[in-house]
Amino acid sequence: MAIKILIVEDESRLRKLIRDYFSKEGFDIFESEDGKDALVKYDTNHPDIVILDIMLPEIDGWTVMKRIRQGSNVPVIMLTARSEEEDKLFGYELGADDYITKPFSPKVLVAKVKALLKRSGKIKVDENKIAVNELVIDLSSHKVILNGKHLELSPKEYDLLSLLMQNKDIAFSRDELLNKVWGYDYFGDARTVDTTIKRLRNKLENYSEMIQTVRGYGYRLSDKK
Amino acid sequence: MAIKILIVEDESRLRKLIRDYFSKEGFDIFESEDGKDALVKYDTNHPDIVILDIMLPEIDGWTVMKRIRQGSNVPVIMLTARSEEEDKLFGYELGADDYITKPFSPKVLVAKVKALLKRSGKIKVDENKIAVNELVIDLSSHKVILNGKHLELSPKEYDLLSLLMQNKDIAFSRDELLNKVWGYDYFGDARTVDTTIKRLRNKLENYSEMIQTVRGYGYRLSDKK
DNA sequence: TCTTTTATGTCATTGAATTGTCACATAAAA
DNA sequence: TTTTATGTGACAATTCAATGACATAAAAGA
Repeated sequence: MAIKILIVEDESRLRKLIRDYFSKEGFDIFESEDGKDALVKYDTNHPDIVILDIMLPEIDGWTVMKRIRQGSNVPVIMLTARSEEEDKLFGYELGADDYITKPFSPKVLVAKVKALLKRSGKIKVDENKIAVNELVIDLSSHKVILNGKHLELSPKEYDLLSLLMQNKDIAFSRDELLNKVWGYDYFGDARTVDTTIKRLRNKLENYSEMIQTVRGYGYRLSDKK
Repeated sequence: MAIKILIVEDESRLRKLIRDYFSKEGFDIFESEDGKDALVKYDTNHPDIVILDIMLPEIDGWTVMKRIRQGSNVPVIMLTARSEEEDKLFGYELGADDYITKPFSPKVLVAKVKALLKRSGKIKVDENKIAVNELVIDLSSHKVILNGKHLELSPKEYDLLSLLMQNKDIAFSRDELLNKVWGYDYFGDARTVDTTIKRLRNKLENYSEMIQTVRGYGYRLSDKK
């Protein structure tokens, strides 16, 4: 049950920073760099929470806010460069749930988002997540998120990745993997592991190097360098 | 599993000293001698902890600290020549996690680093590492680190080095090595050992003397003198 | 049920890394 | 100086992992 977050921010560096933080928390991320696109993404993806910059090209944050509020009560956090009180008041009137003034600490932003989600009952307590770099596995929901995007894994791929992530930096021999993933009574080619690793790496795209080959032995998952 | 540490210090003697101490602890080490390079190294390598001198060429430690803090909460320990209280206060405001005043004992620095890492949950307790000088082998991840840098070993090289490191200062005859590394049923030239030793020594570069020849017998791994 | 899609295992091929052997150089011991 | 042991470079044989193709099995859908 990955939580969907829409990040609306035109400055790409900042957007990327925010994305990185939330991707590590296992959020499913959607991004827009202008207000028009934001509304489209909002309508199509129904995020659980929106982070919205005020200064935007095309349509400004206020207008986006108003439009969103016409049909929904989704929590919205506004980003503003100015810290003037009047802005805040105006925003709250329009229905913003919280505020953060640039420059801000990404940790504070994450905390605010979590607080809002808790208030709206979206966050479950029993989540069981493991993150390695931008790769997050949620053991309770069996979901894997890479860089804010949901990864579609087959059962074997999931089991294998799950084992490796739960044992980051531990090298497993092919036989160990066969035992732990395929089952102790599996009798088959150890090369089967290779094939599943190959398919996993394909899905990990440019994070594929996280699964490292230990020649003459097996595989290991480690941080991307 | 190897913890990444970024050491930012312009005085090369001191940097080397720090490096040696942390390499013995099995850290993965990155070094910078000025603030500009430090920021680049920080962004590319995502260290788990940063040791940061205040007086630096190009960009000073304060500025580096501020930049780092814009996007991350990584633990930072600052090195300062002066011990004035105001410096410390200023540093803490910027988000430094700890302080150490020159001249300092490297042991104290290592202790502080470990404490911070424990606090941030980076250190695991049951790591399976053996260190001899600046050479560290991590048996669970099958990684070998020399002087903070990852060593790329072939399977035979790894097995051989692993045996020698687990039995530091014990001399093995060629036949024993053949048995223990190549397998009890291996029948081949005992000189094969020599070749693998040669390849290992090459990779150990100026630490090659750690593998000592026991004339008329075999080999032994000991401290570099 | 039958069909279609997806997941999985096997296998052959390819290219690269590893390894063992040998010949010769060098060093140590006799 | 001779003998013996070890270091080293080159080469060929071997092993190994990656990959693509295919066949079968399982699941989903009609």
